[in-house]
Amino acid sequence: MVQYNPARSQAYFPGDSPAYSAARFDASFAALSDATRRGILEQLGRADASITDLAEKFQMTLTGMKKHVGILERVGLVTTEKVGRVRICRLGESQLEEEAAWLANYRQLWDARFDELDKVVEELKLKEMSDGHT
Amino acid sequence: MVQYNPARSQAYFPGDSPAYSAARFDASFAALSDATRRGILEQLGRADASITDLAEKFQMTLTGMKKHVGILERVGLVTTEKVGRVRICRLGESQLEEEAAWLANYRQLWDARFDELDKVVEELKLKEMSDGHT
DNA sequence: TTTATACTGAACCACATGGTTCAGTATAAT
DNA sequence: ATTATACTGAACCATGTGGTTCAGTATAAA
Repeated sequence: MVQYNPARSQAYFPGDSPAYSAARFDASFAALSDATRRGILEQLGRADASITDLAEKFQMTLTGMKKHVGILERVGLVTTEKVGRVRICRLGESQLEEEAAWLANYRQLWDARFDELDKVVEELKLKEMSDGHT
Repeated sequence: MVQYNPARSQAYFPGDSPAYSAARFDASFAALSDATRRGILEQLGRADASITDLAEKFQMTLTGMKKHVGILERVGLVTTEKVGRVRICRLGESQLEEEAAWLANYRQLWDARFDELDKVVEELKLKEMSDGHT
């Protein structure tokens, strides 16, 4: 979905390093936006699994599961290896570091924003005290 | 998208509290999976804005922007208030705490999983030393 | 009172998504 | 050599998504 090109030299979020690509975030947040896929990650956190294993666990056709694994694989959350006729799925190298960093950054920004609002409210209160009810 | 009901009493992720609803995560990760929407959050972190402001900044119709704001609003990332004929958008109450917690939890799980693998490799190395090349 | 502004909702569009079935291919087991 | 297993790919389907236009409504400005 990429787009968002607001003709600013600045990046997609305050503090963004060049490594933060919008497309990457689009894809990894989208990958996480499905409960089945989050479940697959959980499962692979416990033990490696074949497509068949996963398809059974999540009550889905092999083809359907293969697609989910493909999506997770494309964003690096899962890696697979074909051994004989079975494809082994394991957790991939992505620890979601940048996504976690983005979230942390957002929460910081959120705090800053609301501290600022608090200050304004504070000032209004002071003003009111000195103005009105003397 | 809800679904994922693998007939287990356990929740959607190890350590999930009842507060973690799959639907909620589906929606908030999906909301974050669009670069424009992440940009809107950034913008509102700097200052409140009207639909018109945002639509201009992101070169989009009012209707289009309204939809994005609606999506962010539904997951609590944005709140809006209509003042006269303009709708003011601000950051909402969601600081993405649970989403951040999920990510942190995943990374922990990931670490545990790979520590375990390291141990296996370690054992194999020891075994090989005592077995083969004596 | 007229006119401009700011939004809103319905309807449409192309394309993505999450799933399926069906027809294969490759590998393992008998 | 035959049969069963495990996947794979193409094609289809219903629904969702990100965007648009068009036709309003409500409010503010002149």
